Amino acid sequence: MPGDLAYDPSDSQALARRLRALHVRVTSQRLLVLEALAAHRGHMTAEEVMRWAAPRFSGLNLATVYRTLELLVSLGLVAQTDLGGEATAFELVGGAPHHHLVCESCGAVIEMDDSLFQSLRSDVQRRYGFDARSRHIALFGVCRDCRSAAAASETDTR
Amino acid sequence: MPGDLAYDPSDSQALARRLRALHVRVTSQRLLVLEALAAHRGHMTAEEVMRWAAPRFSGLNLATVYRTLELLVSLGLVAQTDLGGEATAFELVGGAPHHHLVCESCGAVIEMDDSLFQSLRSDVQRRYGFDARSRHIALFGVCRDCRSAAAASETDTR
DNA sequence: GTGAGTGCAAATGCTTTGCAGACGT
DNA sequence: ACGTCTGCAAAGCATTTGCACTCAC
Repeated sequence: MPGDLAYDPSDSQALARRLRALHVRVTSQRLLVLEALAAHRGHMTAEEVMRWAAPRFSGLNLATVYRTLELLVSLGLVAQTDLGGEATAFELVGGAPHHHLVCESCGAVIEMDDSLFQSLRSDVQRRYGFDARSRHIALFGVCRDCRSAAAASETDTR
Repeated sequence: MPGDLAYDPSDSQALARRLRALHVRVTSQRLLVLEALAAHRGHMTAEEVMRWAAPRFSGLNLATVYRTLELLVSLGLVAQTDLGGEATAFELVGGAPHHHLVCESCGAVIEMDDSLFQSLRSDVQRRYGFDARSRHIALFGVCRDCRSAAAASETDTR
């Protein structure tokens, strides 16, 4: 229901098969990173993956997490996005393509359907001959909740 | 002709007046950073500002450049954008509002008119109640030149 | 004169890398 | 067995910060 991956991301058997199909070695560290991303559903920093995985595999190293994420990104299994925070965000590829709306006030991250982005993409193509890759994009601004909160407090203080 | 600032950015007298109007102290370091951005016309990293300014003011410090850029951003005189490189890009505010198309192949940065972005902005507003601020945005992809170059070489090698 | 601004150097936080040993194939 | 992957520790890089001194006001 939640996604429509070609494999079940919480099934390590399936993950292993998936990796093998891509001609890379299957290690417990790699499976663990994938499971972390699957469990957390949504974006995670390398540090967060580490915190989730470490209790399940003592000895796991942050450098390995970084190397693994880099590998998974190059394999196309994981998407990498800069959400404006200090650390880079990673998330499992699959489900509907989307981008991110980042609230500068509360930090919330809203998933924006990729369809909204299509017309800008074709405009940019037509006008500049520029082919915008569907790499995840982040727009910064203020979310609905923070806007109404701000409006309310403005009324109060006045 | 090139821009339509309310002041001439290459005239340090005007820059000084501008700063004073905003109630901040006028120092040669601040003027120099502004002049650097004005001279370079377009985006610069802190390091680039430093390289431009250092010969003109020995003793200038990179930390000061960072502090100054941060101040200018908070005053609204300078815009800050993450163009995907390692360092953050800064540019003088003024002229037509725009965003950036960054070619992942050759590194070129094309300025995209803000008008193209308006419909996405209103869609996002309508659909998610999210108010996308006009903070500069970067889209990543492949520029026209690199696309045709790629197409050409593909024909060659085949 | 006074507090904000600056230079200097050290610290920070994320990320990468060199190397020796461990492990998947 | 082979070559890749990992852990460890140290380095790298952009950016920030503490502190004493300086300068714009």
